[in-house]
Amino acid sequence: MARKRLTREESRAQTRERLLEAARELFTERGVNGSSVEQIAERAGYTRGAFYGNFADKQELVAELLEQRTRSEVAEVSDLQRRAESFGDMLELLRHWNRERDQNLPDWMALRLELVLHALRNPEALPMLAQREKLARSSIQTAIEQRIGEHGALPADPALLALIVHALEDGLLIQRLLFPDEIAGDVVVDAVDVLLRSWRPVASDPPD
Amino acid sequence: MARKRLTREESRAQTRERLLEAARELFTERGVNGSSVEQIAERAGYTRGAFYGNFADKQELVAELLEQRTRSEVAEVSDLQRRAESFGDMLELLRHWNRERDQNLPDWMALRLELVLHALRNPEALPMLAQREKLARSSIQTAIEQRIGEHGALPADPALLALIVHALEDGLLIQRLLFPDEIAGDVVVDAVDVLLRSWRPVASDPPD
DNA sequence: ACACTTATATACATACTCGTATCTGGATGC
DNA sequence: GCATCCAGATACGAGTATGTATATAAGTGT
Repeated sequence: MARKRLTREESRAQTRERLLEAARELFTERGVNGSSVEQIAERAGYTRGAFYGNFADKQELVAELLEQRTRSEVAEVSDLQRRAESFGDMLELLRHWNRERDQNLPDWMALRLELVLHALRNPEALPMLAQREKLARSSIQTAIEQRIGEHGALPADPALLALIVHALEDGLLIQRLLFPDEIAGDVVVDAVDVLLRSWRPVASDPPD
Repeated sequence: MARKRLTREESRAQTRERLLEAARELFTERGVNGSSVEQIAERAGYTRGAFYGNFADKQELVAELLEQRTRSEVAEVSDLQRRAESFGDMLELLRHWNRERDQNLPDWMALRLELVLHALRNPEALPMLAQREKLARSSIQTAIEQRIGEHGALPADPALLALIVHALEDGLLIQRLLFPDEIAGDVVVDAVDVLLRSWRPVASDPPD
């Protein structure tokens, strides 16, 4: 095991990253307000000194966490959108992606809700969150218009339909959190499937 | 202003209620973890002594808050279900009810999310929350089956359809929180309307 | 009106949290 | 190999939170 010797910059970056990771875990377990700076530093394997060397305060770390997460999710959505060629493709990719996330659903969702609440109380963080939502929504809307709308009339404004599909995800995941056994891991995809089918004009059903 | 002289029991109950109300406000504003026992007592117009005389600790108060809220929401859902005679009725009642809640949507929703997170981290509180969800879902399912299903085939298992409608509420409200201007106050009802219309078999459209 | 009960306030001990200021040892450059 | 630098540890002070133990004032029964 030839462990590379880190430069200062690298080492500093590593510390920062470890602190962020520790914060992610703790925020998930105990919430943002329930986690102290000391606990974060300790879980990352440092003391508070390291923390304050890297962040002005907890707020700043939360902001960075939100930014990181937004970035990675925006990337995921873009990727999904880019790779889906057919309508069936999209559902398949979505299913696959959901399966992976389902492994750590409580963690993923708890952190999401924490961040939503944080944004509610710190409006300056709102645009960051909004970015992800808007992209996802518009991406869904495009898909709806292209895959379904072109075959006939939609049952409502495509913007509303997209909003429905997008919002459904949060709602279903919350329900799945509350009833892990009762609700299948694939609900989200199944539900989207049902919706899109029911909106597809009966007229021309392409062979797929 | 003839202020009635309270008996001990009444006075005690009043204190308890005031503490709960203060906690509700503070939890909404700053979260459960962000509110100290002292702040709660102070906002209610007491000191910590009164608090610890009425509750063992904050956890116990949260439990009671959750219970109160569950009770009142279960009552509301039951009421809605009981009063809605026709399908149009239900949408109308729902619209009215949503309008009222929309006045304090951020507060209402923030507290709901706080409680969901609390239940996630304190599984013993989970059944309490689950109660409300189940009732709402089954109530929706009944409505779907009666108002729509009897006229023909549904596009999917009514349980799934009900779950979709129910889950949609949380999801849409979260989106509305994040985009208060962009998303109309009536989204929830509008969305439900769209869904139910799109699921209604085209065959026989009763005059209503 | 008296004793007694109890809801709430006050006082106290303990622990936690934050942010800063200072120290130190290993990395870096000459 | 010596001087410098800086990431992170340690030490500190002020503030805050929790829970308990005790005091007090108001309510209650006789």
